[in-house]
Amino acid sequence: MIKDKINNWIKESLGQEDLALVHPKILEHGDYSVIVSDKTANQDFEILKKNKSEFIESVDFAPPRFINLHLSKEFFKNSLKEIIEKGENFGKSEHAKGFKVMVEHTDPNYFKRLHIGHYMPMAIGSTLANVFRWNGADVKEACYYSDVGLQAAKAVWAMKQEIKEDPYVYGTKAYDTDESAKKEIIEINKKIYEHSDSEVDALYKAGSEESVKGFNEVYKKFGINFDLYFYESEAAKVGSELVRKNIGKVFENSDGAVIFRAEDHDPKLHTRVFINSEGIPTYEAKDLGLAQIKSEKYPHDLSVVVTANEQKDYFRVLLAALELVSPELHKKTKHISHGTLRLATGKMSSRTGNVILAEDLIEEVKSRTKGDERVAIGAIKYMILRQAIGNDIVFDLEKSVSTEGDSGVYLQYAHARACSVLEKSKFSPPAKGEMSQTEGVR
RNA sequence: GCCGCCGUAGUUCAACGGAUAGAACAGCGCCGUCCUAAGGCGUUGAUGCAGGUUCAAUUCCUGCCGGUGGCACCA
Repeated sequence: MIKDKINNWIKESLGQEDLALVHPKILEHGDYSVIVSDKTANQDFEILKKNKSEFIESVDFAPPRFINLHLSKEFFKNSLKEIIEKGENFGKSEHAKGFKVMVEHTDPNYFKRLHIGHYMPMAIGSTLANVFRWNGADVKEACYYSDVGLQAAKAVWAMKQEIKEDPYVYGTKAYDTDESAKKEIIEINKKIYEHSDSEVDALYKAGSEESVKGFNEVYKKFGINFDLYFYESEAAKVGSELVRKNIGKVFENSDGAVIFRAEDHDPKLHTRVFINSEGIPTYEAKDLGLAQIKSEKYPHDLSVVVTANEQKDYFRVLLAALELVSPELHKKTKHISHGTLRLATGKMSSRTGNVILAEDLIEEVKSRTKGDERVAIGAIKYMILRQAIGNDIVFDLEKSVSTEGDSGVYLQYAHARACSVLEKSKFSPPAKGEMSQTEGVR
């Protein structure tokens, strides 16, 4: 990178470390500016001016402490040459070669449909993975499925009734309003865990397969490819053992549950239950187990978990526990959280409950972009990726599909138009080493 | 109550502690019409409040105000 070169050049010339090297906002101020001490500014400027390196065109001094560097034309010429030669590979690097990374994201629940909120981890997680890949790392994208739990029981219960609507939504409604249904659902939940009822097992199997099929359709449309899948049911076993092994050391018994008092290690954290008073591992224990399973399935240098902001504090506690249980795993684990996606104009058709389904948003955007799905997907991804990942996003349907302004549609269209202009100009990229002939081409 | 995150033009977003806080859309003014579906140029306009640290603060620290998320058996 040119910045490293400049830094080295400054370090060698001036013998000073850690001088701020910034990119001026104003073009006339040069391509880079070094900020030096006002006491040595004059002599630093003279030294840099004398020691000019081959990639520096000129050096000027903006008192009291800015020394502005203008890069040479040769540098820009070489950059252009590199861009044309490398084509789509421009910008790739090898500096993370051999580095093994796992990026876990999206993590839907069986029996629940993907909704628009899932686009956040999908876009952010897969992009993060792409950035690692682009830098040469060996990357696995992982998805952690919640395959068992009350949501499964609600859906299975509903599947036993003959209904047309979404079983999970129907089951949830019944669970909240109908006492006898609630009892039955709890009963079914047990049966799912114990595999004690063949009818329940069959419905569970059919329903979960249907679920996964639905997930895969959305992943495919959105360009997501998972390499590894993990399941809450497997994490539960490993997690329970891990927690029980560390009772007394990390965890303690309290009111029949096994808890972790994180505030003893960091006053800003709080206590959380890892195994509840019925002996069932909670999400916390499962995540602990998951960390171990991950490292066994794919020994890695870094494990990134992408979740929503609301799990931030939860993860701080979890990571504090992981640090005590397994310092090595803790060092490799990083939690990244994203904001919520909501629609600016809340009106949109929704087939299920009060959430907007993932595929419905694609259809809605598609209907506004002349029916081209690639354009629609690009519009959605761009709306998410254009801003800071921790912040909430107001998804404005109109703006997202606008051919003006900061939108994916605008970018794709501008690119198409640029290609078209090139085509009509009969311009063809020069062969290697012929850059000089293209100078002056607008 | 405690902990975290957020607060920047009318709106949606930018800005490794650095120079004159950038864009986009909307607005206003002038000019124009056929390069896939965007017309061009110009222009108005912002750091929630009060302190502090620093040569330099949107950025770091303290307090306040406003919004939001989390705080034992849910995931």
